[in-house]
Amino acid sequence: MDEVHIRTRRDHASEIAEDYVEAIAEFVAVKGSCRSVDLAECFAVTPATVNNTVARLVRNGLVITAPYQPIGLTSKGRKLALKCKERHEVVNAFLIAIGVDAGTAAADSEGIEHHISKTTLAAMKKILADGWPAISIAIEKQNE
Amino acid sequence: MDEVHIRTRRDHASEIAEDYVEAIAEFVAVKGSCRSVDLAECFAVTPATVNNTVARLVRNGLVITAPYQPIGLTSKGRKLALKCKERHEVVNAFLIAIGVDAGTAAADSEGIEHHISKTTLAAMKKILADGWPAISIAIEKQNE
DNA sequence: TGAAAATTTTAGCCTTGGCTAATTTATTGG
DNA sequence: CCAATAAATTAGCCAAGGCTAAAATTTTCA
Ligand SMILES: [Mn+2]
Ligand SMILES: [Mn+2]
Ligand SMILES: [Mn+2]
Ligand SMILES: [Mn+2]
Repeated sequence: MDEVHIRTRRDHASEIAEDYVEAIAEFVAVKGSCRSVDLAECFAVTPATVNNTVARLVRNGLVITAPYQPIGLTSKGRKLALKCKERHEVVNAFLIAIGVDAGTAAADSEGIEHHISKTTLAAMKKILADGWPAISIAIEKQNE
Repeated sequence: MDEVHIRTRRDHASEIAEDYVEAIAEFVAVKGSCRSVDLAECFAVTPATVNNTVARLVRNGLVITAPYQPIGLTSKGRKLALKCKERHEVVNAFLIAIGVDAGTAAADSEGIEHHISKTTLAAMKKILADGWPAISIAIEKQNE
């Protein structure tokens, strides 16, 4: 039972990093660059908190900064951002597919995304693409 | 966009409390009482960490303790434990229903559970009971 | 251009949730 | 019954992730 909690703690440790690289990539994509204020507004934290966090991401090799300059991603950061964005979108779409309204799906998926294994992500993608498992079985039986 | 992250941070703040009350209720149910060692083993943390955390849960009115005595729940704690256990089980069952293996479902649900809103929980329960939304539509169409 | 506003950084504080090491208290077996 | 073992507590440490307040820098615009 305990490896389960170790997994969950590991997920949490990378959670903020994942949200930051995803947000930075998004700001760069839609408005050309990402500034501290953007992240502060986006996460509803103070600029001081952004500074602390960004410093840690730099230490971890995900982000590049220079004093008073925009915040950019390393190639490692971009790669992580891409993976997280895709996973986030799948989780969000899946929640909507099971009948959750868009606002709730957006809120829930923001937390859920970080705890989705490759296996569960694959299961969600499969259902989004092929429909519910039982349907396939039913169709197979029909085609017998 | 930022209320979403405020929600996620609030979920995290109560996450450990939720896991602890759930575990305490479980130990009481299956072996009559819950001791520090039980929780330390269960969460893969040191006894010192359990002590810290339990002290905070006492401050928050979820847990009762006396020195060198077993750990118990207040009625507030029991109520929370019940709610969390049910939610946890629904999430776990739902993951299995979408084709995830039991081991992965157990691991993923441990983190996911804390980020599931009432709305999403209801959607999962409905599907576990009634099947996938599209099926109902198909059946309705068949019955026309 | 130069003063005001916006942005970024720094310093210092807090809580949570981890840890180790040492001590204290309970439990158990010979 | 008491010594060894087990369990619980205490003390002191750390990093993450929040905050406020103040200082420094950059940008804007009258
Ligand atoms: Mn995300
Ligand atoms: Mn997120
Ligand atoms: Mn989480
Ligand atoms: Mn959990």
